[in-house]
Amino acid sequence: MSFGPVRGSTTGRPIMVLFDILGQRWSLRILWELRQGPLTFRALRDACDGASPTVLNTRLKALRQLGLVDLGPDGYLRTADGDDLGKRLADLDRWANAWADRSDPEGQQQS
Amino acid sequence: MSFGPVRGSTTGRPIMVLFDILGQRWSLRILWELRQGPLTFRALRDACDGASPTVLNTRLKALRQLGLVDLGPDGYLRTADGDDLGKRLADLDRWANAWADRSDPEGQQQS
DNA sequence: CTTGACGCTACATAATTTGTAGCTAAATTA
DNA sequence: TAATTTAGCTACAAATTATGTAGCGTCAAG
Repeated sequence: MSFGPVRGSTTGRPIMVLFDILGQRWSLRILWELRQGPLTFRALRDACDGASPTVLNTRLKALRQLGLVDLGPDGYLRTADGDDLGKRLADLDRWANAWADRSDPEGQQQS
Repeated sequence: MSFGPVRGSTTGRPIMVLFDILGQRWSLRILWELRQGPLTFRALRDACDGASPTVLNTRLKALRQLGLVDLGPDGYLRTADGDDLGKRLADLDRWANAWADRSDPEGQQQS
């Protein structure tokens, strides 16, 4: 067991650690936006539709502590672990597209 | 394109819809806790370490609208789509365990 | 009837997020 | 060398979101 207990769970199980960080706004998005290489703080901010620097920095700190993101000379980038996790987000992207097609085969909007 | 625009993204791309809902507290957890079959509202509440009924209900509404969760005679359960997505969370669980072992091979705690 | 379990709402308090402004430091340009 | 630009990041009030507790209306069983 590692990382200690987290919000919403007393166990500190790895999946709960992940749910804790990923269940906060912008975490998933940050990992996603770093998929094609490093981005500076400001570029990342722009990529994330102008998320506030406050949260962005808070998330980046957390993601770095968890060893998923690092700050290099060209900006923020995913670590090997972060990249590994990121690949699953790519899968999720493919899944989401198929899901949307299924939910919406003729292009009508859902509320 | 479907589901319309969401928080944090103007495009309404399926992955952004997913990031929007999953990036809110308890969403991932709810999908996770429903992995072994239906749970009543109250059982789900207990499984989620006592998340407030207010958020729980808000999330359940959203997840139902997205066609990921449904309410049946035995309580809340994942739809076929929700189950499909849930399988990826099971992958994530396996990944998270390996990740924790890597980050923490001798059992020391991280902050 | 009363009891208990169900889904769910109300509402005040607390925590999180936003948006904007601006700081310090290092590199670049004039 | 002085001015400008770009970098990461902080401050802080306003707005949004979550928490915790109480309890409502419905229904089925005892």
